[in-house]
Amino acid sequence: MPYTKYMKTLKDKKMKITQQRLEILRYLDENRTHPTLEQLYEFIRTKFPAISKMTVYNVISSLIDNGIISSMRFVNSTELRVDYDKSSHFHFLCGKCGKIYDIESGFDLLDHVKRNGHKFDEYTVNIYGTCKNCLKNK
Amino acid sequence: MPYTKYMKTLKDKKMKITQQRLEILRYLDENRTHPTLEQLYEFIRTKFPAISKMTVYNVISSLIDNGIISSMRFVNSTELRVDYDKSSHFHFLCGKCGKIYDIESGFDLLDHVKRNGHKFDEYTVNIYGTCKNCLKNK
DNA sequence: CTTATTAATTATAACATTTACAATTTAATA
DNA sequence: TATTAAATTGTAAATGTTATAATTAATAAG
Repeated sequence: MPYTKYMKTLKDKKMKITQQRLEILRYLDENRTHPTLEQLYEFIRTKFPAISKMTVYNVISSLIDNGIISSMRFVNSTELRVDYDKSSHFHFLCGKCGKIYDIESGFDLLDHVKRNGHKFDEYTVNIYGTCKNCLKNK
Repeated sequence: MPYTKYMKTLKDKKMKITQQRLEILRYLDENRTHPTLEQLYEFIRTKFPAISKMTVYNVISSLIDNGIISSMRFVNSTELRVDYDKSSHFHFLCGKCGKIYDIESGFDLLDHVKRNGHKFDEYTVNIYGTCKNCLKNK
C-alpha cells in the first residue's frame, strides 16, 4: 500500500484525502528534486492525465499551509520550488548547471540570531555558486 | 556632491555613468527598505519622470552582475527585492504586516557548512514569522 | 570641441508564473 | 443513499519578467 502513509499525513491534518493529493505527495516523497510546479504538473500528468494545473497549485498551496511540505524561491527565477523534506537543511543552487543540492546544516540557525522580540517560525537558506561537477568540467 | 560616491562605485567597475544609474543607486543607499523593482520605479519616476521601467530592470541587473548590490526573493511573492547593503546579514519577513527587517548574523554561515567540493559564492537567509509590532497589536 | 563608437535607455510586445472566479465533481458525514 | 462542504477543473485575468529593435547618450579618439 504505497499511499497509506500519505493518507495518514492528510488525515492527521484533517484534510480531505483525494487522488490528486496522494499522487503529488507520493511524487514529492520519492523525488527529492525540489521541483517547480510546472515540473510537478508535467510529471503528474503522465500518471494522472486529467489533472489540472490549477489542482497542482491548489494542492501545493494547501500542503504548505498545513505545514506538510516546505517551499523556496531562488533569485534567478520567479518559480516556487517545493520540498517534501522539512528537516533543517540548506539549498545550494549551481549557477552553471542549475542543479539544486541539499546541504546539511548541522545546526539550527535560529539558535544563533537575536530575536529582538520577533517570533521566528521558519527560514530558508539559499547558497549560490558552482558545483563540484561544473568546476571539474570547466 | 551627493552623487560622487556613486560615480566612483560605477567607475571602479568600469560601468558607464548615467543619470538613471546614479539616481537608483542613491535611492537604494538612502532607503534600506529592500524595495521591489515596481516600488523602485514608482519612486524614481517622481524624481525622473521620463525613466522607463525597463531601465530599472536593466540598471538593477547590471548592478547585481557587477556585485554592487544584492537581491533576494521571499516565498510569498515572485518579485525580486534589492538591497544596497552587501554585508553579511539575514532578512526577516513579517507574515502579518509584510515588513522586512535586517537581522544581524554575527557569524559567516559559510564557515559552518561542508563545501563537499562545491564553490560557494553567496547566500541569502530568509526568516519567516511575526514581528514584534504585530505580536503586540494582536 | 567634434566625431565615432559603443553601450544604455526607451517603448512595445511577448512570455511565464500566479491568482481569481465560477461551474462541476468528489469526499466525508449523517 | 442523500446531503453538505470542500476540492477540482477550465477559463481568463493579473502580475512580474524578458526579448527586440530603435533612439539616445556616454566615453574615447582625433
